[in-house]
Amino acid sequence: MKTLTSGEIASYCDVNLRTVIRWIENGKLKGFKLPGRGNNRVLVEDFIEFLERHDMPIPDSLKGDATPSILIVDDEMPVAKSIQRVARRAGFDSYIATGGFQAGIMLSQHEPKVMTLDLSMPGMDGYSVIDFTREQSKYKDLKIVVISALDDISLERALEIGADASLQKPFSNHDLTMVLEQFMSM
Amino acid sequence: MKTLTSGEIASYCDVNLRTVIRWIENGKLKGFKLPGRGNNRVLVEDFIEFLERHDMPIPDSLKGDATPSILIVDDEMPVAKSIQRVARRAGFDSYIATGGFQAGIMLSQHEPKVMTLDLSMPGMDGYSVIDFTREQSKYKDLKIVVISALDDISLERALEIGADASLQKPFSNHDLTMVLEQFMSM
DNA sequence: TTTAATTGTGACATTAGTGACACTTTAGTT
DNA sequence: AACTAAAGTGTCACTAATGTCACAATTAAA
Repeated sequence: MKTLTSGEIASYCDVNLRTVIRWIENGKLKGFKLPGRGNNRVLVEDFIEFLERHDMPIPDSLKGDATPSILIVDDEMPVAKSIQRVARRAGFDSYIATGGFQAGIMLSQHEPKVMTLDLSMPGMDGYSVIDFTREQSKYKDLKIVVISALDDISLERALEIGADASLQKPFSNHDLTMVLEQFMSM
Repeated sequence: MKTLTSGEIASYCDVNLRTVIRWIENGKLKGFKLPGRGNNRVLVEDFIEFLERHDMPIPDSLKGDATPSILIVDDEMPVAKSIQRVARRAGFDSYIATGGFQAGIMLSQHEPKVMTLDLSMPGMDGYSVIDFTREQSKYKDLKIVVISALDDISLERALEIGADASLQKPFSNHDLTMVLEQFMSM
């Protein structure tokens, strides 16, 4: 039940915030008010219905909500494939990146909901990946699942700097499934 | 998803607002209407397509939705900075990425016109970066300038798999300027 | 907590859509 | 050349939607 603020709708429609509020007041756009000062919220589905009703283009970022995906970052293809199998069995779409550069591009292009990250990829500092991602407000909702053969201390450090979960290699399919299902349903 | 009003298009085309509205009504120019009184909005991409279809000049302010930029990929910050200085002196905006992951994200986000790439970054295979980039039609116009301390053979191999130019470290500011100016003006 | 960013509001300034009509251009006809 | 018709475009006044601005209240972030 995701909602949008009046400001977000304003920027989606490339229209002034004032105008969005007037749309809602007129009943042209269905929404509701928060108890506080009456800030407006609109259900994504109502907004999409509104856009369709007026033949307005629907932003990709809203369409994408339909099929949230997982980005698997691991340089060892067999491992990546096995993660992908688990993901598929749980009903999720996924993409594999075997290098940092690919991972960056795919993250930006597919905007996945979850990224699994091998901390110990040769020549790539997993920590700095987490760091850099967390700095970007664009990816504040991205869930990062660290998967690594490193010790507990390393995994904990990853959690400290912004990872959302960690799994030690070798991981059980069950644990991975649990984590994925939890994050993908948020 | 930037849009234009009928008035903005009118002034771009140096035409009366009335006429723009008629274009939209006739279907000559694709657009949509706001819910209120039916004010017209046109996606920038649709407008550009319209201009091209009629061999009309495209205003600079619409071309790249920003000034074309350069992405500098180098793990050594001093080197990166010195490249950036050269770029700035030649009048170009630039961004620095010190890792593959950052490079991928920045490439995707900023869509630079030129990317300078250090081939010998630790733990990152420059060749696979070139390879992967060239596979994506999205970046077919991106110019890749390889900068490396490696030997001639390595540089030639980079050119073979898709780089557009190469410079051996240490490079002269003059040579770099020449290359950047050439590619940025294309 | 403190601080920064977002949001709602009212009054007012701008801009856009509409219809009717005049003007210009073009093409075809005599 | 001269005339005509048709199609496209510009003009004008009017109305309504949208944008702007400053300010206060709220919410989110640090």
